[in-house]
Amino acid sequence: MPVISASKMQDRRDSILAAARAAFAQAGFERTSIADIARAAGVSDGLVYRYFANKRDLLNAVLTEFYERTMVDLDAIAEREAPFRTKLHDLIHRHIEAFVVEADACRLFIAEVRTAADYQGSAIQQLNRRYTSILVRIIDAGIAAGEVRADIDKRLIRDVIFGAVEHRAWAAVNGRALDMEATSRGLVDLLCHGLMAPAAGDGP
Amino acid sequence: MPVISASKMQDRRDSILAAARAAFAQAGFERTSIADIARAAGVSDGLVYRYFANKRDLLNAVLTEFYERTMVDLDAIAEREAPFRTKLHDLIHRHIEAFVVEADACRLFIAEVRTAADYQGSAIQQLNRRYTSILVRIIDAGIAAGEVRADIDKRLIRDVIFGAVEHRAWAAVNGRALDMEATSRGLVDLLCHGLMAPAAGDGP
DNA sequence: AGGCTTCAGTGAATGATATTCACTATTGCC
DNA sequence: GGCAATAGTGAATATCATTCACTGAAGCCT
Repeated sequence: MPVISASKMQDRRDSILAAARAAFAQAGFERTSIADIARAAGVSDGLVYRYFANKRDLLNAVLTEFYERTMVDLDAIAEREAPFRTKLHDLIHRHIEAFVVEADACRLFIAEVRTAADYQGSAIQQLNRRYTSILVRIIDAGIAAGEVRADIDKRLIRDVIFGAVEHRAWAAVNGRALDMEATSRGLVDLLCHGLMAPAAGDGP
Repeated sequence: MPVISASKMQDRRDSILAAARAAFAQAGFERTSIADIARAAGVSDGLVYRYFANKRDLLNAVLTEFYERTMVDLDAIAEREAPFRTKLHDLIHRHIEAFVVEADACRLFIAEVRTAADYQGSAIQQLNRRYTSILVRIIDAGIAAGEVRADIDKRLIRDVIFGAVEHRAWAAVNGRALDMEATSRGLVDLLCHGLMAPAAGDGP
């Protein structure tokens, strides 16, 4: 026999979550206190703990929302019928876009969540796995179509792409400009053709 | 007129630093208290603040030591007379080795320092710049020798290599096995030749 | 209607712990 | 032997995350 309806409880949860998202984005995780979040949501400190296990769980909830939103787009890119190179480009481009458009969420994930002691095996790590596995699907399709060398290490490609974008996009997260199109094109070109000068006699 | 000699002060500083390094490595930054470090070094809490401005400054000092130690090797690799591909491989290999051998320092840098609000423009960032610029020297030499395409984006290469190794080596930092040689070879090969299947008619 | 049970909601108390600061001890110099 | 100067101390302070004993409103039963 709940004292208030399920939808009222959902509203409460949503308003606490929204307050947390705004506060974390504005001041970062460490420098946001539960008291700040509770005040912004118009509730008492204690109530936050009825809806979320602890401060970190609140952060996880903020990021879960972000992941699920972004993955919809990546899935659409992977499922489309298109050449490998196009799909690779579009996935990279959309991934970079996430860093630019949702810089706060990306910063929180990189700085606070991924390095946490309990990240390994967590629900957020599962989401991250699903996110990065979309790229592996694209590579598999490329190999199946004969566009991609069959002997490449798919996990290495994955680490190269996500690692490179993360390094490059950290500038954007910190407020500097980033040319999304130049970066995604450059990365696709480098990956596809490598950086060696053509030996004499190569090419048409 | 110092009360104790400069070398005694250096010893004090060293013993606090050593205690901090051990404690941070064992328990991480957050879960190490100044009281822990002071106890391990055999001094009072307050004395730590005479030698280091604050807890974060202590962490920076631990990592500065690490950087200066590791950069000696990378510099030696870059200065050697050798083909581009050899130098690239050796730099990557030594960089991965740092993640394996000094996993604690790498974890601290990635989790606590690089994402800190005051990292941009800090002395540690200067060190990181010097570290990554060693790779750029190698690329420049490769271009000068005609081994590397002159039209590549050097900063992109840098982000690809350090980003990829970081992603890949995070497993090692968290205690899982990592084949250093396979990883460095695989990355060099991918970078040099790309991942596209040779079109019909390519090759000898 | 009136009493009863169950939770949502509260906010003061608790426990850690970084940092400060008023004080003490020691050293080298005159 | 006395006196600067400063190394060294550790209790006090401030700031949170988290807990928990309590309050009050909503539905249920008689």
